[in-house]
Amino acid sequence: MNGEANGIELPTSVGYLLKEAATALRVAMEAVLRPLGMSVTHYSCLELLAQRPGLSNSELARGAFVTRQSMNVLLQTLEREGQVTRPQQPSAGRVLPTELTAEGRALLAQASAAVRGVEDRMKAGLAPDEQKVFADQLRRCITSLTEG
Amino acid sequence: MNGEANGIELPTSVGYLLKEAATALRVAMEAVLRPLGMSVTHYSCLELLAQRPGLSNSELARGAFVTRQSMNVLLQTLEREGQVTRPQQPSAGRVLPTELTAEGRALLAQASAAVRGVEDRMKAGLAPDEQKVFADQLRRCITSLTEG
DNA sequence: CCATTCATGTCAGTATTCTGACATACTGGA
DNA sequence: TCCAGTATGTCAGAATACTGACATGAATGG
Repeated sequence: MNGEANGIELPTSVGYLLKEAATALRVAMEAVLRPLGMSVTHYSCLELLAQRPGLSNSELARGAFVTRQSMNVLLQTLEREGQVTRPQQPSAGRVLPTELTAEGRALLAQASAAVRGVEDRMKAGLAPDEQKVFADQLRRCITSLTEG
Repeated sequence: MNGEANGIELPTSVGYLLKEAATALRVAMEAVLRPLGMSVTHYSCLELLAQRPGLSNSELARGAFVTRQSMNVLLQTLEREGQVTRPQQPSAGRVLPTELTAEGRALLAQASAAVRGVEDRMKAGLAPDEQKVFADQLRRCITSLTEG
């Protein structure tokens, strides 16, 4: 206990709780993805490609919340391992549209199931209608932080 | 970049939104802390020490969601710069209780004000009673993820 | 038409964090 | 008492992500 009136009570601040929840989610995802030899960014990349085939390196980077340089390193590895394919030459501009291979899809299927389990566990304490409210509140937080 | 009206929905899972919100918060905090020469972990460390003077390196690491090795590196820097103090010898066990200096407190005061502005902006779209619900839902998510 | 601006892919170097390892110190039970 | 288990601080190396920079291509506006 102290009388620091100007400080922020960390354990009860929404920002701290948000970081704590995101960290817990990341740790839980790493735990289930490690047996598959995948990182969270690796999984995010494959999941994004499954939903939106042909995404560019930069678009994947934004979707996975890393820099395009980091995503580029990952894509080179995944291409070498045969999980994704990129054309040797850009068809238009500098963009190299990326797509999943059959092997990539197979790996993703395992990872998706594992991650779905984590997400279900996370949402276990939220009633179905609460989940909608929760998602909506998260979106509003994102909007408020991004618009300025 | 091509338009976003492709008909393909952006990821809408709660887990993805949680990561997106946490990333937006981190970016916003980095933006306001950079002019003060502080990182988010640096700020978290000082804020924790203000609320709970005498925390050990390991306890600070857990509170800031980094490893104790990373926190140790930070504490050595902060001690050299005069923002925190640690006894040369442990009084009991191996624990070295850390405390803020006057300089550390002054820096924290500026940082707290800046971070409070970010948090207020994030919560701007949430009604006061919604904020309580939101925090409670975050706590339930943390509990569900941590108990497994 | 050309210049400016922006976005992309990529290379290089830097910075930060993590994992592994070790010695030390407390704790709880046999 | 002794011992296994746990926790701490710290050193060293590895992994990861970032910032800076450059050339190229597209889009925009004068």
